[in-house]
Amino acid sequence: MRRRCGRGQNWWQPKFAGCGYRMTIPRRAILEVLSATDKHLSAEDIYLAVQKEYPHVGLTTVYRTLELLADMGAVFKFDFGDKRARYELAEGFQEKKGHHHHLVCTRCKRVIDYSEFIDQEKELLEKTEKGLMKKYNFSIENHLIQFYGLCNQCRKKTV
Amino acid sequence: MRRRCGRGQNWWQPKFAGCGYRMTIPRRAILEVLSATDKHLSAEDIYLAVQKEYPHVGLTTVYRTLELLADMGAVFKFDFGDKRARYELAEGFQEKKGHHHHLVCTRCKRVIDYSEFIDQEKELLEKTEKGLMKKYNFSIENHLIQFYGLCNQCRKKTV
DNA sequence: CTTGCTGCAAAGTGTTTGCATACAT
DNA sequence: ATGTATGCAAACACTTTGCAGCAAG
Repeated sequence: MRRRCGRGQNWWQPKFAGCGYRMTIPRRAILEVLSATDKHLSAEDIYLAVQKEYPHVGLTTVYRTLELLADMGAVFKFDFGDKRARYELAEGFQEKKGHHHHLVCTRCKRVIDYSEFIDQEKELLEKTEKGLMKKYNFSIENHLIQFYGLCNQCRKKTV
Repeated sequence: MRRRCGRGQNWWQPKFAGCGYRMTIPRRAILEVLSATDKHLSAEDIYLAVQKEYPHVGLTTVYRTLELLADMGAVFKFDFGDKRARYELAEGFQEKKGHHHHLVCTRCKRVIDYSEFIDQEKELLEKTEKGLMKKYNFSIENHLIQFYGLCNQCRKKTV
């Protein structure tokens, strides 16, 4: 018998089992935090959020779980230049956000998600990826696109 | 009288002076190392290279100089996922490499520079940047594009 | 001379690891 | 029952900071 998987509430139970991993309370809690937010949380952010419900869960576990999820391809890990990694659920593992890229303010480190212009980008990216894979025999699995500059607020302060 | 600036041997002397900074032996040494390589050096790589010529130069100075150069826009700082920042001279401050992006192997962390397909990318990027600046009132100064996957060697080992 | 720059040592900080215990399957 | 997952504390590794002396302009 096959269990429901993919979209819907809990893709994670079967996904974990399928990989030989166990579904535990800390892991479920971390996934719930990630699912509930539309922000780019750091490990500590997640730790603090989880603590509210499950005070016994340690920061170490958060790091280990995030690494696991990243390996599974369920979360993306980002570096926005504020010295701590930031995480978000991958598309397909959450409903909140679709495919998007980031606008990073180099001054205040604020991050804006945008998904405009993504369609044209997508087309070009696919072409580029195909070309690169062929030329370098590189199997491309993912890409990162970020723009850097000054956000609205920081621009005003500059004047 | 205006001094030569930009291309040529030493853009840095006048550039530094113009910013109120001083041109010192450690700084010159660091710039020479960066100019001479086509790799993505870490602070320690640079430190070790500088040490060969100037054994008294400290790692701290390397970090401070790199930060200064990054602020000036003369070097770019990258994160390829191996826990240390990597640096390269910006276009316009070196001749070796033109505009390029990176292919990052998620297993061995090898980085390939590519500059194919850049032209079409450029066109799209400009359009995107313009749109984003307008919509978010964000002044875009730079962008980062990286592809992630497995390099030639690591693919073979996977089999 | 003035003020920025440097080296050293020490501190800082996000992240990782060792190990005994707890728990999912 | 078996082997994975956890929490705590300690270790790590890269990077930053304090400070007294040095040197570029």
